[in-house]
Amino acid sequence: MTTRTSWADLAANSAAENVDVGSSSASNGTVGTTSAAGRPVYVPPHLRNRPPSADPPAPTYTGPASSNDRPGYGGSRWAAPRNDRNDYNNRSGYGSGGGGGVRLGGWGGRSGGWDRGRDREVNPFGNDDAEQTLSEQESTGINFDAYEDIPVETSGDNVPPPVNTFAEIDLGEALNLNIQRCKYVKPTPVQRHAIPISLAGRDLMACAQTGSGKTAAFCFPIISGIMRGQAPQRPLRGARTVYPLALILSPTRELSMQIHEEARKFSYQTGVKVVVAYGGAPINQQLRELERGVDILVATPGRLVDLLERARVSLHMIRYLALDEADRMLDMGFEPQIRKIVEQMDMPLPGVRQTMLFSATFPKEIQRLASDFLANYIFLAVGRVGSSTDLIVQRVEFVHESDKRSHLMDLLHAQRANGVHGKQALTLVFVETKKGADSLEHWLCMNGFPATTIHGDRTQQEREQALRSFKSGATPILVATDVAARGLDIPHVAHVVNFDLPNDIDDYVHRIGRTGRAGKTGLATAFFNDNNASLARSLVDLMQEANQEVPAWLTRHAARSFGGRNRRPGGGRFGGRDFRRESSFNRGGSDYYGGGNSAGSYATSGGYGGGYGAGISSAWD
DNA sequence: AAAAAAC
Repeated sequence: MTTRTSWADLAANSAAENVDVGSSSASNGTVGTTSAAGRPVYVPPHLRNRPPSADPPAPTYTGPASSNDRPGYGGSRWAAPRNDRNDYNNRSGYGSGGGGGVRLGGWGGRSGGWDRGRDREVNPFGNDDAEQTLSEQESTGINFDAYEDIPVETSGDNVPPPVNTFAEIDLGEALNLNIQRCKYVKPTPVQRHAIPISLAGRDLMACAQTGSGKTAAFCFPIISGIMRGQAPQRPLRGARTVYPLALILSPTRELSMQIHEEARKFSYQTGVKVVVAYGGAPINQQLRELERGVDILVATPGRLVDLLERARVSLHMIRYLALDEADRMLDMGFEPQIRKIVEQMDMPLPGVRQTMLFSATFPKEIQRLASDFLANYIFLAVGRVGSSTDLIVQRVEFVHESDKRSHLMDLLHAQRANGVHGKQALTLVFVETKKGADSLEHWLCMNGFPATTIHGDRTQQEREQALRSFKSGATPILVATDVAARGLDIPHVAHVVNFDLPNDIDDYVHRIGRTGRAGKTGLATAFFNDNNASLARSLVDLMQEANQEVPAWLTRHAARSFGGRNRRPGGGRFGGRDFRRESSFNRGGSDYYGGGNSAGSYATSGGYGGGYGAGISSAWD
């Protein structure tokens, strides 16, 4: 195959793959090949460039997963590592009877009991089950075994072993049903490791690539634990104070909304109530939802502080605390608020509650901060942390500041020309400032490209409308600030353009992670110029780690630059490292992820993190 | 320096 593949082709192919769910066409010669039947198949990174005879055939997307994938589903018995969960099997209460116990302010506290409320529970899977089945099942035929040699690092005391199936861990019948409804056939690598750790009651700091299933990894154990747990005796406070059992914090309103939607699917008909609270929206409606009972509260920090100060929420009964995008939650902007919530209200102490931190990136200095919130925690790194999956084709182009708009226009024109069914592929354009976002959006619209924008100066209504319009394809170009950089799961994003590069390589990792999700391919194009010199070095390292073609001019830039704070030492391995492994005499302040050369405890080696599998949808961060 | 996050 010739190497002359234009970015427009890549974007078009990527779009084609994302639109045509049943197709498994890889985006280009670097990740694709053709099966004997002439059908293109995805070849995982570690199986590429090998003589065809010596190896078993590359795994193919073979359509609907066989029922063999879940032997004994729901049949195994749960080996309870904690005494307080042993009552699960005795509790016919869940699913057929009363919840038992007093749940002041909880769902059990409503008159009529929880099962009446359950009858009213809106089906979060919608009414189009039959319609969804075909397209989604077609894409669940991924061979997860192909990813068994993904590098995994764990450290900490007595790490529980990973599982291979959901059935092995018996999360409970109701939750298992929801897992099936979500078409999750097998746990992703991060789920295989994180869920047993959480179920064992251990604190966890987990790093896993963007789009790899982190949301479910912390939701399943929480929901399961609440289902099994004793109905708590909630203290009497103000009659209007509610006592959630789990708290999930995230850095943006839209991400909290998304986590809430996912968690509602997972908890459907389990009796576990999930409520979301975030700013920019009328508080009264959120208060009413809370009053109807809450087990799991998903929130952004500001609104939660408000609710705590009004004494409408108490954290006294919190058993589970999860921070999504945990490194962002603990960076300079958020740390004081998080400390207030976690340390200065009535939250149980570390060791009493169970704490789980998740992110795709985890700088060492943030790890150090985070250890304040954890007790005897397990560090887990799955895949090459801080790196992107190599399902994302990364391009860097030298574009002077003054040429950026016309260059973007060229990209979009060519992309439209190559588009599927004449439709513009979804393109997410990141810029540095809110003003810049508005002005670029306006300019794109003036030039015939339907665009919208999302940033912190827009009203919450406008933000949500923009996201909906983008997702639906009505406005196939979304200009965004970093508000959209993390966690958002937007299906069918074919192309991420870093119109302005971020200053931090981790932000870059999260931004490009908006494409190439759940095993799909994607394209990321960055406009680089002299203003981005400090990023050059870490960008080159990252791209090399992800097997990307690095332009020679960029390598020269990197050699010239002194390297910003982003530079990770240690010869370029991006694998996450537990900062506790670093010698206390060896704590250089600039040591970003820890020394990459020290002996790791990779359970397996040689492979590296690719994607995880197609069709496992939604909220994988 | 910017962005995010309460009213």
